[in-house]
Amino acid sequence: MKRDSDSGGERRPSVVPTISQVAKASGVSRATVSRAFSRPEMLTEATVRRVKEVADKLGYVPNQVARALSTGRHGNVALIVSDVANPFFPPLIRAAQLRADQAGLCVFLGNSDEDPAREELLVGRFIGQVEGLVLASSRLDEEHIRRHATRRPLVLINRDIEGITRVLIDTAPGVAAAIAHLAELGHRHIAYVSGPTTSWSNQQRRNAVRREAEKRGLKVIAVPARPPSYDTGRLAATQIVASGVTAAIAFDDLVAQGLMAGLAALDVEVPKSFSVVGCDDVLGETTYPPLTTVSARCADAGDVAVGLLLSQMNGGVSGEIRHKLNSHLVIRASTGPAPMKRRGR
Amino acid sequence: MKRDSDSGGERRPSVVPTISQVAKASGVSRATVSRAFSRPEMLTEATVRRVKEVADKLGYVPNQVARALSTGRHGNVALIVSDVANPFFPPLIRAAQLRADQAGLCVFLGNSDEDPAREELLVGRFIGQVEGLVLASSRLDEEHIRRHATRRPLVLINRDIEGITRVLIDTAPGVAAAIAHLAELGHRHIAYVSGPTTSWSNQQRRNAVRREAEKRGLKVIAVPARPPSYDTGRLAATQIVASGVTAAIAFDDLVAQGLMAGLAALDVEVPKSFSVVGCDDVLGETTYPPLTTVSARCADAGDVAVGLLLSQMNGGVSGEIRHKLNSHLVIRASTGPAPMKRRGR
DNA sequence: GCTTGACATGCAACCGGTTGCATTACATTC
DNA sequence: GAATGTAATGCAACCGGTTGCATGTCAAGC
Repeated sequence: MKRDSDSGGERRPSVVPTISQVAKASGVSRATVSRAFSRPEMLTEATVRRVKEVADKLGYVPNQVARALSTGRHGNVALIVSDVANPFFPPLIRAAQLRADQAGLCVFLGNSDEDPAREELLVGRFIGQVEGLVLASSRLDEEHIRRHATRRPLVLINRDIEGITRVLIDTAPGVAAAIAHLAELGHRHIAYVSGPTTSWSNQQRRNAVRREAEKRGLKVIAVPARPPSYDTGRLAATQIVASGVTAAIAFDDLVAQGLMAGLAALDVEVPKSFSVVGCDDVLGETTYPPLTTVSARCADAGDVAVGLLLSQMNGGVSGEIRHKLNSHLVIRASTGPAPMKRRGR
Repeated sequence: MKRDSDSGGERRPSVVPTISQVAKASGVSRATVSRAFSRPEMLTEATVRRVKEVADKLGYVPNQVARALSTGRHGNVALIVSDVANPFFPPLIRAAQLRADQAGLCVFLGNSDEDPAREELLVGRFIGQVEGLVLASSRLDEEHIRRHATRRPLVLINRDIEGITRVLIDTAPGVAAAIAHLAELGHRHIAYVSGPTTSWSNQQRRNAVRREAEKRGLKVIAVPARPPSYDTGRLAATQIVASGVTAAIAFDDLVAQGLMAGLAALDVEVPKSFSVVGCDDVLGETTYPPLTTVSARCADAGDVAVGLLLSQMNGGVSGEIRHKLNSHLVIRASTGPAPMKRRGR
């Protein structure tokens, strides 16, 4: 093998210097150069200074890959999400990155597209070169996840598997508040616009809706919006209006926004003749009308997940961790009193 | 060094098998195992089958890091963006990923937060373990970018540096159409709500606005929204209304959306008494009123950039590449005739 | 039946670092 | 001044693959 002797023939010193070259140039052994970078406290100050000077002049930077091979520490983590383009994820990704960054780690990002096979493929590609992984809204089955967890530290977001560290955005309290809010406004018949069946969040929200509605004597129907998106939310509008309900709670904000667009197209006014509640609070006040939604600080989930991963990587695994993040209802302008004409069927 | 002898003490064969173990178990040399995976055509079909069977049983997967060390091919690329949470980027990231995925590459994602120093740090961390990088909306100065480009194949998005492969979303035609559109509607005095000064896109848009406005005899003022976001857009509303203009073109959709919110708060109706045009078309029809905007298929930029990177990595560098992506105006409902009372000052 | 060549496989060096252990140099103590 | 201890550095093996070259095998060709 012969590498970049001069790939193109224009760059002169384009060859990246190695530890041996620095060693020769500064008259010490390779071990000393290595130590000058990774454990300087073992060396004389003078030696460290001298080596680093030479290294600087040569433009030497320790090769991460070589280092990873011999130490087993790669300095990388992987984050896999189900859909980068869903507004729920960007803030989460950003927060996760920030946290990883502070720890000097690089992050691989994977996009599973809601497809378990694709997710499995990504894990396979990442796992050999990372020290840990975060799976957000994983669509993998439990067995696979458990297997990966034996190979590397692994943290789940919004997936509840016993024995595996996980951070869960607990939207139940927010959803309960939403139901209470709607009940107070006089709604007696509502719809839950549901997301992916394999989604833990969806199951959790759907159950919370059922439970709270029952407690208050409301009737609930479920209408699917799959995969969850603006478009599927919009398309669900017809069915929802036809069902005679006066309010809907959507799986997430995107679906809620789509639903509002669909309602507008059917000349149903929000909140005058229909109320809509979202979930996640990632669209803030940017919808029209501003969306009443269950707020769950999703950025925190990314931050916490990486934090837990770090502590797990550093061996500080103190038993099972199931970190819950709270939620609450934010009332804006997409909910209002139930329309009279519809009341009582 | 002694690794994962049994981290936890529950999993038995949790040690990841190496090429040597597979070699021993299947009675061939390490070289043969290596070839069974990387160059099977050199071996007998029977040998390949046998080796792979054993490997499967043992759960062997070639170690990417070790492979990278000896071949120099890492199978990774890096994508650095200025702000993951800006809706312009997620579709771009998604498309870039998809393309990289098809080529079997893993992608590192970096978030520079609009900060050159941070961006430089990220490049430094990535460059040793990737075969190429894509810098989207880079805030690095030209010198740094050139230096990195000598070390690795590098593709820029929305940054125009001679001699470096770049893909540019050319919003000038769309902006020109927007100005024409506004002029036809009777607007004579408009504002450009500008983004980051170091942004190539911003310079390009600002210039296009100036040029076209001049051509049609419109007056233009510039109002900053920095960094570009919903909030800075909203805050710019007051100043814009006070200036007496009847329409505004915003640096991007997010700023436009914020501006509309700010106008609503001031009881200025869009489009009745004020017209707003966005840029990027990443919010689609999800704003209220649906936003008239300069559409630029930003996802394509990600796809094309990775495509160019791939061909550059494979040595097919055929001179300088400056790939332009077109744009056009999408007229929705945030623009309308100039209000009478304001006409002529 | 021996030469020739093609093909399959093995040997061993190498990629660029890290690290346990040995060695050396130097200061301290008696 | 020799013995002892300690701190700084070097030696060489190792991480887990890849690959140029040598070797071995077998069939075709003369």
